[in-house]
Amino acid sequence: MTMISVVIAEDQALVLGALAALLKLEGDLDVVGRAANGQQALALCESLRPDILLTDIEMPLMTGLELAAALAAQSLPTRVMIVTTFARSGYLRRALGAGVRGYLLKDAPAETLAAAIRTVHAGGRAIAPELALESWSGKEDPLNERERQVLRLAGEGRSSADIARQIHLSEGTVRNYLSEAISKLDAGNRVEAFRLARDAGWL
Amino acid sequence: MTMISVVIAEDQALVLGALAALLKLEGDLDVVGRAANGQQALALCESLRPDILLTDIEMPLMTGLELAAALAAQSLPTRVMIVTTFARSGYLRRALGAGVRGYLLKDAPAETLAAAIRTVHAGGRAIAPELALESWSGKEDPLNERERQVLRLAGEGRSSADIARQIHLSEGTVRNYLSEAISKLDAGNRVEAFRLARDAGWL
DNA sequence: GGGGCAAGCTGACAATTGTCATGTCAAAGT
DNA sequence: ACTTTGACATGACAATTGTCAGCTTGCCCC
Repeated sequence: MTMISVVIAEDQALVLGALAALLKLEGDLDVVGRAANGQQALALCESLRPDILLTDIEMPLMTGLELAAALAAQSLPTRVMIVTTFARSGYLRRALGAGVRGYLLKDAPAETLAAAIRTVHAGGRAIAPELALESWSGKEDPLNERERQVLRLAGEGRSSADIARQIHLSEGTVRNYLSEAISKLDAGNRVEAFRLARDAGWL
Repeated sequence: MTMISVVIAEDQALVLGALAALLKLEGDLDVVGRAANGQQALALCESLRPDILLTDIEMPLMTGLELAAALAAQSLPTRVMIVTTFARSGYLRRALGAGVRGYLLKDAPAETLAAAIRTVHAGGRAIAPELALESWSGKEDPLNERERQVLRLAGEGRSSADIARQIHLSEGTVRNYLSEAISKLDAGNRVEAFRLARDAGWL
């Protein structure tokens, strides 16, 4: 019996440990490494060459999506699976774009995890069913980089003047971008626009 | 050797399963029940009378804090421990007020969990060290109920007029509450005020 | 060289937001 | 009875925000 080697990346240590314990119950899975952030995970994958990388998205230093892209760029043999809280179609889209093989939600039943790992190891894909459909129906990200940037800052409570200073644009321009974003997202103000964009996974 | 019986409440099924697996590795812990929300957890504690309830805070139907209060109100023998992502001093304060015996963060190392459970079972307390100090130094919630309510809605992107309609106040009054909240929290605008309040655990 | 085009800026205007001072009213203290 | 207090309201004002049209610049492409 060949073991499937797995590296797990997850910034919440308790969850990381718990996931490892969960996988250890399976006879055919071997947790060979653990990382608390994206950079560690990248290093581990480069040195250990595991069959599977199981990674969260929102982590310090490097997100799971950036990590997936980095691994794809150097064509490592490791297959990447995302395990996240967020059912944001923008995340899934980006993940698929980065060649990810699995995208599971943390509120899937625990048994599905091992099954999904085996599926992916065997060459298949494992996408959370509630997202699989929505994925292509969901809209494309309409924001450009400036709009995204400005919206992120606005969402943190910074004023237009503040934002302008911080990214070296005039205040009017900042207001223009914000206005554009608001209208593209069909929102009523910056706060709503921010929430819509964030919840869609576009930030 | 007496087993310590534990019920776990956590809305993310995968994490729930993983935590159960983690505890199963410990010889002296017995996971006798699992709940996906606060109400289920309450029912389980009433029927199973476990030694320990391990619960998340943010869950559907009933939060972990409400759950703790409900258990305290009927003086069940079960000792409650919170395990959460959020290092919000307001949460900890409320938890302690509800007689909770443990408050751990999900980014604590996995080994601490079992140790903390034993400590609590033996009659002690287990508070995440990064919070233990801050707990009393942290400020008291300065907001009154109206301010909280208005701030929550503002944080969702609703306009003052919108909020006024929704809670049947005049727009001026809404602005007044918002203004009060902003100044109490020493923020520059509603968005910042919202974030500060939320991050302190006051919403 | 000229046309199209995207990134930025500006100025003007209306709407919304934040601040204040002041007023009413009912409940709670004294 | 007489404050005090808290909840809610008003109106006025300044600052910020959202919308729009038009201007400049540099870049690419033919």
